[in-house]
Amino acid sequence: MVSDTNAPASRKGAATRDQILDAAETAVLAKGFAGTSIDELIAAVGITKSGFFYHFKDKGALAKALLERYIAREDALFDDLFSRADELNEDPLHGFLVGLKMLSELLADLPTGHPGCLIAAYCYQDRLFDREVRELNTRATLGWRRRFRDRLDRIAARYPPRADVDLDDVADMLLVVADGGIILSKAVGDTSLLARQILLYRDYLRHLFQA
Amino acid sequence: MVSDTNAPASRKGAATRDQILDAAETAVLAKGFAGTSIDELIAAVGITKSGFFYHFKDKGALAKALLERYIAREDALFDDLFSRADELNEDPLHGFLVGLKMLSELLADLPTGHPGCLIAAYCYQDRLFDREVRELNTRATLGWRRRFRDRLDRIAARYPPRADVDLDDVADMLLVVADGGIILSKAVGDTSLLARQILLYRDYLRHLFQA
DNA sequence: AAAAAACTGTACCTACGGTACAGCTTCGGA
DNA sequence: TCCGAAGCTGTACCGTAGGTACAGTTTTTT
Repeated sequence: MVSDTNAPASRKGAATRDQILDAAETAVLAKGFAGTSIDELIAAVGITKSGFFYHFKDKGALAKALLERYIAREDALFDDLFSRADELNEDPLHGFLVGLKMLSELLADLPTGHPGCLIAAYCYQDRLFDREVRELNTRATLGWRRRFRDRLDRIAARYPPRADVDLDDVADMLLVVADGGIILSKAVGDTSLLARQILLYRDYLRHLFQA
Repeated sequence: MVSDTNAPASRKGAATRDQILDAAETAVLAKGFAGTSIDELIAAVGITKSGFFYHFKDKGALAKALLERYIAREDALFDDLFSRADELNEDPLHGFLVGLKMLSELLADLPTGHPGCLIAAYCYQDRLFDREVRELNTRATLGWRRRFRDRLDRIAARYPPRADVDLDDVADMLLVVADGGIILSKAVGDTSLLARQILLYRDYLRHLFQA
């Protein structure tokens, strides 16, 4: 039997499972979790309802798997992006600024805009999910705060910032600008808005540490 | 018969209608639109299903009325807040900074945190709504951009900013920080996070125009 | 060839959105 | 004071969706 928390081994069913998750992610970001029917997912993948319940014991297990996969992907993206930026620059401030530039360009290159942040989508529907999923959401967010906070600490050691700003808040602000930028991009139908907002955050960081 | 687009006259039914909208707003922000059942709304208000459909021809009409009311409220809030800030200060930059401080304090005083932004909630479920509702969302957002852009133009006339920042982007950033701040507040369970993010945006504005 | 994995098919249940009306009550205005 | 509109209630019914249960079948892996 396939566990509902971990991906199955390198068997064939993993491909079907991923297809279900792909269809579900797109649908959840467009219609919300409750607005996404199992019937539409199985139609998109080409399996039966029984097939769906073979992979996920209920809709809640799908929600959890979806979020777990999303978090893992974002983590991998951040790992990749900022480690590449670090290689190009040994100065921590310049490294972060380069990483943000790369992030902005990556987002600008998405032709249809960013598909959306599952963390944000789940926050606005959190009463649909159990405690476990909500905690997963919180832990991931706090993990990203720490990730960026660590970089800011390294920067602050070389470029002392003003004392009246909390570096946790500055770290949070990247996530804030990213999530808010996605929403505004969607609201006004401007696919490049998010990338420009990231650059504004980058500009703020420059001011903060180099002024 | 009551129109589904406009509020009824000053009759008694308006109170019931508002109660339905109150219950719906809370529920939609917590569970999403599709996750909110008409049955739970009528149970909360204490009417029957027929009573609900007397006020709204279908669930879509509820969605539209909900958004219209939300937009009107936010507009009124911004009108009130920044006109009061202007009275205290004739300098456009200081007036805006004071308004942002007041906004931050207002948000910090919400004991249970900000209940959520309907614009953001609708963006993440936009395929549930018809063209009309989506356009309403876009128009409101562009209206707020213009509102803040106008203030930034008046500020820029007295305090020339650097040429490489687009003032539409800076205006957008307030909405971005607000919407993103609400999400992060919810994600980490910190009711004061949003207020501090608004202050970071305020800090960025100071840097931008006074550096 | 056997066992485990990956499904299909069928049947059935409840909740929800929605439709269609007929009727009842309350309340403001002529 | 009575009339009509506003503001509901009650009943009955339909289709779709989520979910359960479980037996059977095909496909893969060992």
